[in-house]
Amino acid sequence: MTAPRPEAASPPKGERTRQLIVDTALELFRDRGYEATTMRAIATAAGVSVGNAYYYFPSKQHLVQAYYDHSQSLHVEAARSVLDSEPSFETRLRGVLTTRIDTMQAEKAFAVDLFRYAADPTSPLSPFSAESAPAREASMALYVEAVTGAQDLKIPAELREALPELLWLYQMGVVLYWVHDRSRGSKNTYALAERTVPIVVKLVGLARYRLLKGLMSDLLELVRDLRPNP
Amino acid sequence: MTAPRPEAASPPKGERTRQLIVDTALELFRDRGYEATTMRAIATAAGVSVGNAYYYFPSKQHLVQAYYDHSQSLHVEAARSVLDSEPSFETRLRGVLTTRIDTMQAEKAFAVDLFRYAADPTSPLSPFSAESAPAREASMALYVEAVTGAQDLKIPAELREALPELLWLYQMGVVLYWVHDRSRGSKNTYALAERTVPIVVKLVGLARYRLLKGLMSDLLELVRDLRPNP
DNA sequence: TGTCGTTTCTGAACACGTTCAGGAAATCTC
DNA sequence: GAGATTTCCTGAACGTGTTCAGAAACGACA
Repeated sequence: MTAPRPEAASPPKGERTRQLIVDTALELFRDRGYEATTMRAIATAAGVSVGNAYYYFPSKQHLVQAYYDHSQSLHVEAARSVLDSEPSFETRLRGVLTTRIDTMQAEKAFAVDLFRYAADPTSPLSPFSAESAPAREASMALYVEAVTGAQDLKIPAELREALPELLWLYQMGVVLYWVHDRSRGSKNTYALAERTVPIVVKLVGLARYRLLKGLMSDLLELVRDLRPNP
Repeated sequence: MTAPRPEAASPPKGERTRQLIVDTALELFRDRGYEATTMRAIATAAGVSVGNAYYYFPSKQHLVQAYYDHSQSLHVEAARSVLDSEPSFETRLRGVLTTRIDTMQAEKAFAVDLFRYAADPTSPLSPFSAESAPAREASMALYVEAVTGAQDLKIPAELREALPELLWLYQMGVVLYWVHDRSRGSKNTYALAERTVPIVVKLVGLARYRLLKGLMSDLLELVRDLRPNP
């Protein structure tokens, strides 16, 4: 009899188990929601013990970091086509924003379920936490690109520099609305995006006029001073 | 033998027990934090059974609604002196906003602990939930008063009508920052309030000029259309 | 092959929020 | 007052996320 042997060139045992657990977990999460999926159910479905899941993941919450990363990469991919082809700032901004909603809308129940943890300032899942700095940077990078690649954007240098972060915050606001939005297909959120984007673009365009220039400078100085760091 | 009788003119039995439970709970919450306080500990400290606590309160979360109300009334009281004496819109707005921070700052650890539930859209503690409609109305009422009592506010009628709600949302943003603010005594949040209030006031003042009038109308129409109701 | 050390895995046990069948006490009705 | 009804209260039990003492599998070296 030949001894049972691992597949040729397969990843090490531990890594396979880890993947098995996280894949099973995400499948159940999507199927039944986060709360309704128990650690025991995940372990059973994956054919391992609960303790084994905790050997690889410190908590149930840590299991969803994988979903975060997945969702984030979906957004990057969806926004890519817009950013690669559209020259107008307004179109680019609308594109990045609506694709963000698109990619989350597909699994809204799950995302909303998760939101409670994202909103907890002490949770590693908070978008402001140190742990999610990579995801945050990646998300902001889309707005950096939306700004730098826009060919019709004539704005002061200091605004140009701060704009991506402000737009990212704007996105956070829209997502916050989306989480509470119970309208069919979240159509209210789409309407919010469609209708605030032109306002934002106009406001940005007006920033160089005397009437608003002072206000804008104050605002930018404020953002610089009150970043979460200190 | 005379039968045991209730105190003269005392509240009905049920109401007394209810108060006993909620008072005990708040004391323990403040002492040990929300998470660390168990329902069993509350029941034991109050000298009742766990089931009894659940007879009066559907969940542990509902027990903190009392804290909400208390904090809210503290805010109303603190803002009262400003609203009763100050005629300038900017001073009134600053007063309402900073007293909101003041009253929460006293028990920041507890408030932050609670915030995770407040941020959960499905929780009764969410400021947007039906259960907290009374607290929300009371909170907004302060901004209604800040606007209607201001003697130096010359703005279009449609803005005047929507302004309190917008200012309330503005307050929510400041509170969101406060929750994440780790600076000593939350001084960054106070700085945020001090420095954004003049910007907001100026922006409101500019709303009647042609350059911004169109933008403002769009924005107000948007708010009317996308209220959480439908 | 046999023994040691590490990695991987097990499942009973813990404390938690919550539920519920039913008992005790108060209140009402006649 | 006696019985009926409503209000108030009990504590064991359930399912949850998480922990932990130890068992099993594996790899390296003799």
